[in-house]
Amino acid sequence: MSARYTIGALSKESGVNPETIRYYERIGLLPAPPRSDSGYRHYSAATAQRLRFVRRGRELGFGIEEIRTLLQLADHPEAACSTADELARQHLAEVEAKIADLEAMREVLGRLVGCDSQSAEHCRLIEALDQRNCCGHGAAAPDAGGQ
Amino acid sequence: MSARYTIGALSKESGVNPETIRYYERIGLLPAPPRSDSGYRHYSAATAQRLRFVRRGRELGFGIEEIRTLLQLADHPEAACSTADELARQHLAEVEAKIADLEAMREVLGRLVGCDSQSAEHCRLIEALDQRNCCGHGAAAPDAGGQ
DNA sequence: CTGAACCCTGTAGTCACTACAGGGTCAAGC
DNA sequence: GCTTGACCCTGTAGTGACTACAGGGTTCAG
Repeated sequence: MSARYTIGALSKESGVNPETIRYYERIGLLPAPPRSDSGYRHYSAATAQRLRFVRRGRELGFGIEEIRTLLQLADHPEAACSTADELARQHLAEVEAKIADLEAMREVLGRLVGCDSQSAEHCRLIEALDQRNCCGHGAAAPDAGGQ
Repeated sequence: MSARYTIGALSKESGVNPETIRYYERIGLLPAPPRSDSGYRHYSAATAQRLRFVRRGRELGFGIEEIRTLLQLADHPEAACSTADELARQHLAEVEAKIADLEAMREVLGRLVGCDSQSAEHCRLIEALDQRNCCGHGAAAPDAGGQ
C-alpha cells in the first residue's frame, strides 16, 4: 500500500529540489529513508507528508529551526499548543516589522524614482546617497544634464 | 585639513563595523587606504564620504553590486543618469514584490494566530501545515528571510 | 548494448557580513 | 621602564538555506 518514491518522484510531487531534500535529511529535518541495494533512497508516504509540512512552513517564512520545533510539536499532539502559537505570533511580529522596513524603503525609492531625469535635475538617487549636493552645490557640472 | 581616521574612528563616525569596512576594502568597494609604519589604515575624509554613500545604499536595500554601479555613476557625474534611475526603478519593483509576499504571509499568519489554543483542539498552525489544503495557496518566495 | 536520465557522495559557492584565533601596536598611568 | 588595556593586523571559518558542480554508479528504453 504505502507508495514509495524515488527522490526524483518525491521532488516532483512536493515541488522541492532533490538537492534540497538531501539537504533536509543531512540536517535532520527529514528521517534518513531506507535504501535500495544500489543505495537509492526510497521514501514512504509519511515522509512525503513531512516534506510537504516543511515546504509549507518555509513558504510562510519560518526558519529551519522553527520548523524543526513545529515538527516536534506535530509529532506530539498531546503537547501544549502554546509553543506553536507563540512561534507563530513571534513570526508574525517579524513579518510585520519587515513589511514596515520595506515600506519605508519603498517610499524613499518612490520619491527618488519619481524624478523625471530627462529634465535638468540631475539624478536624485545619486544625490540622495551622496549627501553633498552634486547639483544644488553649484560649481560641479552645471551642464551635467546632457541627460 | 583632511581629517584622518583610524578604522575605529571611521567605524564610530559611520556606524559601520570595522570588520565590515575591511570587508568592503577586500571586495573593492572602498579603496585601500594608506597605512602607517605599523600597518594601521588611515582614512581620508573622501573615503569616509564614500563609506557613508555605501551605508545609505545598503539601508535602502541595494545589493553590493548595485552599489558598486552607483558608485561608478557617482564618480562620473557626466554619465547618463538613466542607469541609476533604471536601477532604482528595478529595485523599487523588487521591494514591492517582497512587500506583497510578506503581506500574504501576514494574512495567513494572522488567521492562524487568532486561534485560541487554550482548548484541547490541536492548534491551527500545526493543522494548517499538516494538511494538504491549508491556507492561502501558492503564497510566497521561500527566501523570505531577505537578510 | 548504448545512451539518456536518473541516482550517489562530497565539496564548494552564494550574500553580506560576523566571529574568532593569534598575533602586533599604542598611549596612559605607575 | 613596565604593565595594562584598548586598539589594530591577517586570515580563516561560520551564518541560512540552499544551489551547483565534479566525478562517479544505476536503471531502463530502444
